[in-house]
Amino acid sequence: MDTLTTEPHLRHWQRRKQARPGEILDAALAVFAEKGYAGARMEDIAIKAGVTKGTIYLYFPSKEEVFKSLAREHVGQSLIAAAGHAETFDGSAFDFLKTFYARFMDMVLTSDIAVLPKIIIGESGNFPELARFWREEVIEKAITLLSSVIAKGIARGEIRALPADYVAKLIMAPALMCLIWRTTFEKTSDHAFDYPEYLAIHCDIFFKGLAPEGPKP
Amino acid sequence: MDTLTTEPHLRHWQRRKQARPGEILDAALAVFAEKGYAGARMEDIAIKAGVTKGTIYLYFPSKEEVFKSLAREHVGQSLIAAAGHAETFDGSAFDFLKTFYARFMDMVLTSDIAVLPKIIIGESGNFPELARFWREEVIEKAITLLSSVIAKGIARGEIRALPADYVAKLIMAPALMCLIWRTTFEKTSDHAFDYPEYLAIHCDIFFKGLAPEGPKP
Amino acid sequence: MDTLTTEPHLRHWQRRKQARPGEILDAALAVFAEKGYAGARMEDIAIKAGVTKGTIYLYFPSKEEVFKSLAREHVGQSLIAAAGHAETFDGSAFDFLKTFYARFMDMVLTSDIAVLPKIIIGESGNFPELARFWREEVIEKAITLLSSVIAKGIARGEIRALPADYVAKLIMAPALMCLIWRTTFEKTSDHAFDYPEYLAIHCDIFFKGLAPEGPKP
Amino acid sequence: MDTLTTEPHLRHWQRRKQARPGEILDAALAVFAEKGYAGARMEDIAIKAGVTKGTIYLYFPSKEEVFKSLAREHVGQSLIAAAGHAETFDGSAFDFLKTFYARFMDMVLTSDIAVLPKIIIGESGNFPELARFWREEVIEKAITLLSSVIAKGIARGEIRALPADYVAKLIMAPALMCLIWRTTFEKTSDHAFDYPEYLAIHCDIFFKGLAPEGPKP
DNA sequence: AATGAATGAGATTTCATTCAT
DNA sequence: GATGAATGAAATCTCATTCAT
Repeated sequence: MDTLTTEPHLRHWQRRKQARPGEILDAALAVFAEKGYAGARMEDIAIKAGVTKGTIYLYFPSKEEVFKSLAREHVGQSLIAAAGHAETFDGSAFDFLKTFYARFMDMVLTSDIAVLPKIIIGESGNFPELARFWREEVIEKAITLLSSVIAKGIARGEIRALPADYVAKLIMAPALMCLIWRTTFEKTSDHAFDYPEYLAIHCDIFFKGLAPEGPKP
Repeated sequence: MDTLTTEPHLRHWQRRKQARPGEILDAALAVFAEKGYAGARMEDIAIKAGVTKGTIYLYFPSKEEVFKSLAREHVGQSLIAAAGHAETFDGSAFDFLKTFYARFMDMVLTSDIAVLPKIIIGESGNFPELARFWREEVIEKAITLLSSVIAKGIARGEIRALPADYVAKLIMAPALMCLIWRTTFEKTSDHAFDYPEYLAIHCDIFFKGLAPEGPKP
Repeated sequence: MDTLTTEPHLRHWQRRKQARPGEILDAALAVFAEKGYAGARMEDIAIKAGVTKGTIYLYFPSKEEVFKSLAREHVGQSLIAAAGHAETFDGSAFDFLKTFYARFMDMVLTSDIAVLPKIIIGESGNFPELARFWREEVIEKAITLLSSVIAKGIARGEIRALPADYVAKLIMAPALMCLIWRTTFEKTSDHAFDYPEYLAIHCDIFFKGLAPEGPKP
Repeated sequence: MDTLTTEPHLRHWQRRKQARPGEILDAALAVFAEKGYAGARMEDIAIKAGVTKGTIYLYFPSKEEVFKSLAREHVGQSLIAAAGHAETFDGSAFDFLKTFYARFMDMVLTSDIAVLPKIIIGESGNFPELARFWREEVIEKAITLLSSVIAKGIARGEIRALPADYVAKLIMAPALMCLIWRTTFEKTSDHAFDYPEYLAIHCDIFFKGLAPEGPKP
């Protein structure tokens, strides 16, 4: 019946068409993660995406652009997303930081996005614009966000008076280490790195170190 | 007779021959640093070393081996060297850590070695053995060293009772961030990152956070 | 429905795809014949096949494999084919041998296959597996076939009692000489080698020499 | 002194020829035998000769010339030498042939010269002059020699009236097969080829086949 | 005469990209 | 829109040859 009403070019593959770029990017992310930028072959990406090489070029003009799209694509959802509620949050600075940290680490430890910074690190020489983009759009924004929270904490007397931006970068450093450990060394290592434990200790030490001289009774 | 007493004077090209591998590795380090592993052409390395492509193959059997030699070469002098005096040191744990940290950061901030970890991060998918080697020979050794110092500090009551290895990894995290910043983002950034200031604040917060519960009134 | 009945018509380039390996092998045979294995450049083969270098690698993983395919490819049709009717033949041994010989020589003298053994001879040091393959699949089989015919001839009293396998190898020796002459010396020589005459004399002498002692007075 | 009297065209290659270490040619023969012409590296030859690459170029202007010298060098001693006593021999043709054959096969089976024809076969496409040289200087001369002996045999009634040159080539064919077997297939084969037996059978059959029609009673 | 470090042309192979179907 | 055969530029690596010592 509906075979008769066939609308010549319908739904099924149109949905695919819309989905295609996403599928390709997902595949690309996985392949870049495994082989690095140069080592990733367009054919690998195509196979993983279930299409052929030529198809990729319908959606992206070049390998480089695939890579860049990838980096841009994931920015929207990444860190920033993790911290979307900053303005409206009004608990203590430490509470906010802990929540933010937990969300961020969740992303680092479970999603494939974690490989992106790794690739950008590896390819920064070849794609300086990308490093710049990432720094400006991701890092700087995250730091700005955290800085404002920290500044608020300082104003409230929860935190010692220290340069907020450096404090923000310090708080993120162990997260970066986890990211690199997971994407670079984890698979060569036999005894597990207990990330939550590591980060809990970090918060313990760090927050304590941030507290004002507690001269209280 | 005088053939016997003839001093085995090195002819000038013999001196060169001995120097060549080092010259090539220096050139390779620079080129790898700029282009990454895959982006580095043997010809670039050759030109930078002042020789031709073929010459490199007199000393190294392949590009991969040039890279591996580089990684192995610099390990001996690197971190470990920076900490050679651990056993004999008998000041406070904090003093040792500060010294070690300063030396390490000096290396990170002034020498080209800093690009090596960066490349290893970028290429870990293609050279897992190298990631393993680096973890075992560099990271693990450094962590072990720091752990023992920290454990001593705990024993003496200078430091709170915490898992020493995690504390060691936490203390190194900002150093890693500096390394990555310098090799990846610095040149895309216009306002300077004040590394010493950053690290000073790190030590300030971190050491404070490690101190035992405030000696009550 | 009609999607199911749609004839899977080959598009023209699909037909080419199927033809390509054969075209490439033909070209390779010609180039190897002219230059030998090492002297043959992949580009030469490509040009002769009407494609570019890269195309060859769509069908064969390496130059070595092109060569091996060539050797394997032609074995099925070659000598063995020439003797397919051995089991059913029931004339005299001499008749069979003459027919076999004629077919074999026809191949040697008219087709390009003749260059294959020549190349295998030249490259046996570099491709021992290939020499082994050729010996087992071609030579040994041909000899076995001839031996059985000769043995039958001996049993029937047509041929003197002699080791059949050596007799088989002896009968092929002048054929080998023709093959080598044609592929190696013919073009440097100005006066023709009359192969059929040569082989006729061979059969004349050889068969006479094989006959049993003259049947008494 | 005589430097002043320098004779401008004093055949520098003649001086070389005098000084030329046969060691280099011996080494070259061995290496060419193992690897073929293209596969043989000048360095391999040098090492085998106990000198360095550069030294070879003091005696030979190029690899090609090493190869050609080799081919020329060994001609003097080869087949021709084996048959030097042809003119003065006055036994039966069969006796001479047997002796010649035995000497020739001895050379084929024991000396390294046997690899030369093999190489020439493999490289005839690249060195047609060499194939020509070998044909003219070795093959043709040997055939001429044998032909004259056979013609004498025919004249004496020992041998049937047949074209002497073809008979000569026929008698050499199994020798060629032995040469090729030894240099190409022997090492890939597990069960031995009994060359003397093979050749004895050859002579048995062949000489019988050459004999005039049995002078019946 | 001999050395051996250095050269550089040239070969194989890879792979991003194109385009006819 | 999708395909996949074909392309060709570029990279790695080899090795005959040169030349300062």
